[in-house]
Amino acid sequence: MATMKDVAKLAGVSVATVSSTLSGRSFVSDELKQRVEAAIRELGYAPNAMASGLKRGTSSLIGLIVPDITNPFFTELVHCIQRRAAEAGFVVLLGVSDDQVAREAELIALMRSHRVAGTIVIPCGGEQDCMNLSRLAAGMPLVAADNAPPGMALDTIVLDNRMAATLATSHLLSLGHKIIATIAGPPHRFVSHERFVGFMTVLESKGLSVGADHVKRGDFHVASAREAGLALLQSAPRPTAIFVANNQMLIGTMQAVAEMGLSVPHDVSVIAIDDFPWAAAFTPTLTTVRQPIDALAEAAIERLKLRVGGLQEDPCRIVLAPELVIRQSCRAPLEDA
Amino acid sequence: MATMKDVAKLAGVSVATVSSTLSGRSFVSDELKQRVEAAIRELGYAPNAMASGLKRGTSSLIGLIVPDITNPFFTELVHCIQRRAAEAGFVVLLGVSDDQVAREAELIALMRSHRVAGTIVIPCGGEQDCMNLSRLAAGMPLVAADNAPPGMALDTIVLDNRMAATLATSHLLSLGHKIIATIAGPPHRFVSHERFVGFMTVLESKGLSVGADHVKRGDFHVASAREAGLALLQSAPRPTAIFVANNQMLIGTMQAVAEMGLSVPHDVSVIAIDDFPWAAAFTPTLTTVRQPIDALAEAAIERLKLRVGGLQEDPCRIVLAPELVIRQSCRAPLEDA
DNA sequence: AACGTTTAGCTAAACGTTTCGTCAAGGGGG
DNA sequence: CCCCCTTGACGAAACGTTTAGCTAAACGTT
Repeated sequence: MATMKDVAKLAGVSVATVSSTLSGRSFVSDELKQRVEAAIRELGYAPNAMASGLKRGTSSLIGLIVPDITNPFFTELVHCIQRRAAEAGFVVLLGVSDDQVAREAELIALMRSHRVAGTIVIPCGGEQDCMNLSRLAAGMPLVAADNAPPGMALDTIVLDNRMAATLATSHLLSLGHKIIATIAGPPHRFVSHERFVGFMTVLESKGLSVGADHVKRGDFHVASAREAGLALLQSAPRPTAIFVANNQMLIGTMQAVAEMGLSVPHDVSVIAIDDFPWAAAFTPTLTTVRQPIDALAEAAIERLKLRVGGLQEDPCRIVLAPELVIRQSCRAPLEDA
Repeated sequence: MATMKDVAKLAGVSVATVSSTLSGRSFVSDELKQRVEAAIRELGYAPNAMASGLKRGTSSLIGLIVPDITNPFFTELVHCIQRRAAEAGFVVLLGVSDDQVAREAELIALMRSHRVAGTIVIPCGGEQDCMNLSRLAAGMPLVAADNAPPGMALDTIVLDNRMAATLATSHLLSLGHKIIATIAGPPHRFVSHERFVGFMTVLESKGLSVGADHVKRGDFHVASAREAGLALLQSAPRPTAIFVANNQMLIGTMQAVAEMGLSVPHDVSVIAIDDFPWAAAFTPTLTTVRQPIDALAEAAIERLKLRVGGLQEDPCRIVLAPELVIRQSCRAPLEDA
């Protein structure tokens, strides 16, 4: 593959002149500029980003580490981050941690090795694991989004998970539900915990209690929620509404309802956190709490750019407000059958 | 950030020894090996992939260019490719062409600049655009998957689109449908064309014809299919079945059916190419033709590895067989109402 | 004892850029 | 007319690795 030296030789100039022509950092006469450009075209020259990065000590790469790209929430987040990164002139180096803390740590080391300008991570671990992240970053600008507990020595950008749970739960209460169950996420994760606490707090404030039978844990994936849903629907008294901690588990819950020969919202109302593109295409359309994903992406890239620029101030925490999207999957409970 | 030189100094050895220790390419005594490892830990040293890539003339990066990551077919493909790339020791540099040929070309140049070992592209353009790709790659190993017409000077891996359309159409015919409409994809794209031809061929072979009113074009996105679906359902005679060219447009079609106050499969049967994770969660569950996405990913990575390894033989074309997944969205048509 | 061989480690020259300092030529002010 | 400043171009030294080639010590053979 052609190098700058080849271009220089063909154009009859020095490599310094070629470099100046490309970077525009110093003045080159039109005459030479044209000769250089012609040579570049003729040779099909593309500058070597590794050499340039090595010399300049930076790269135009940013790392992006997500637990699982097939979860539509993450898909959308990757989409938004990649778009905004591209607008800012960065290319995204994609890492998938597959929900494994050890893999996440490896990926951070990998990003460091590639001397990315900075990295955005959606942590997959519990609080302790998250607290480790800043140490692993070891100087690389690192911004944590979504599952990031407070107190990390990093810029963090999160949803107001308690408010999201509060919106969902209050909606169910306002429809008249009294027997409400939940399918929560993995207990050690920050987002699960917050959503669960939000849920319980609202109920307690209304003097309602939740039976142990009516609290199930899933792992944020479909299958676990199907099982949890089946168990909930067979418990007595059967809940009239289920608050589900994320979108994937909402699908599992819907499957469970169908398998039991019941229907939403006739027999049971269902609501979840995290909207997704097809929530409006289901029958019934699904009521959810939407996270402002693009705002999350924007804030993450913005903070990262500041840190890449050398900003040294204390870690900041940005908390974004969720929004209730009312569709058809929740309605008033039937009178006691 | 610490360099090899720092490590060498701290360990009291030369940089060559550090390099040997890390790469294992030549013998280092246990004594020194341990001193080096201790120094690495103490300094939090991570090798500079840019420097190493520059010197060795290769990188462990591969480029991946997709039209749109939010389409679940591409999401799954990115997922599988990234997993297999990681297994092979590569990191994925993600580019999104956003269905724009010009952007796709830019991204190929970008990948080239970063001296990726090779690139996998899902072309977003028509036949002419695709034919250009090998020229743009200019020596960089490039493998095209999915929307890749024959005749490209590249390894290509595609679904047997005609067979997919044939499976779907034959299924509708076998259920007794006579008035079948289609929502096809953008005409210039290879996959659209093949799917449309497959559809028409089957019908013609059975002596059936399709009215002009019953052929609509979408752009592979939801909204276009909703409109197309509304138009189809208002045409006379109303089709008893609709063959939809991809999964996103299936969603749009379902919306159209719902808006018309009709129901699937009672009033109209619906089938599409491209399965997706939630096809089984819809009511009714959706009948689709599944592409073997992971096999596509595997073959793409495999070919890419061969080319990266320097394989010079003629371009090869791998065609994968689709599979009909029968669920609930298709059934026999009602007797004439 | 002299000689090759092996071995463990080192020196130094690349890789393809960027950029600092230099230089020659030209122009303007005194 | 001389000097200095500006301008456009260049030479060369980095950046952090890898690796070919070297050195010196240790060893085994005659």
